[in-house]
Amino acid sequence: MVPHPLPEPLVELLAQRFRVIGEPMRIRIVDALRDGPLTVNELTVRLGGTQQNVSKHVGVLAQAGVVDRERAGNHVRCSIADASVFELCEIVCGGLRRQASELEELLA
Amino acid sequence: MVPHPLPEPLVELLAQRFRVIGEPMRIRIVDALRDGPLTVNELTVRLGGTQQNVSKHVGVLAQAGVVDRERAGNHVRCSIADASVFELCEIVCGGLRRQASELEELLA
DNA sequence: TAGCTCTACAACTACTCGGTGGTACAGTTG
DNA sequence: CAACTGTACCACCGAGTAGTTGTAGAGCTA
Repeated sequence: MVPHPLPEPLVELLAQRFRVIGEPMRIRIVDALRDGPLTVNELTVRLGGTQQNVSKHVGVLAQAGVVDRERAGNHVRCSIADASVFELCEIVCGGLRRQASELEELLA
Repeated sequence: MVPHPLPEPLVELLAQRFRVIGEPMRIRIVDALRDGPLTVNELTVRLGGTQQNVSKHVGVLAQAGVVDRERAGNHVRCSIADASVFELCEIVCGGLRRQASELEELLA
């Protein structure tokens, strides 16, 4: 599927993408949008933190194509644009589970 | 599979994991190890850069459980410990492809 | 033993980036 | 029109970290 060895520009793109979802606040935003669109204000209230900070992170996620921003009157509705983020989290969690069980087995 | 909403500690773990593979040099290391173990020196020659820097990044990857380090005489053999990294790259590349095709369609 | 190679650690510099405060702009309400 | 709300942009500060230099230690070889 993916070329090997990876060409340098693709390496940069991959790294950038992983960096985007490598921030706790952004993971929380994506997780909050999992069961439906929310406005920036609703995200701010739900996740805590300042409106500026939430808006900034939503901007980063939008530029990366992870979320979608759409003006609705005075609000901005944020929604998931690329649901593969959840797959990524699933896979990483799987790896974490494997490590945990290996550690547990080692201590048994 | 994954709890929702994500508990805060898990969010931190996920973010940390994504950060680890969010560096171009570390992606190159993992990619180089794709078709077999290599020593730190071989990685240094193949990827360019200083031995110290490669060793440092290998250390980060090893601590995260992504690669394995094993002394073999005077060398250290590095190998992939968690092959799910490649899955992650595949998924991200899939997302990139989708975006590219959408952009192409938009311009058609 | 002496000398060489391979690896890892520590300290330093420079850069990136998350969080905050201030503010501008658009839309709504009175 | 004026006042308020929701959002985004800008500048700044501080923390984290990538890359470099220097060096120590371990293993091989003569």
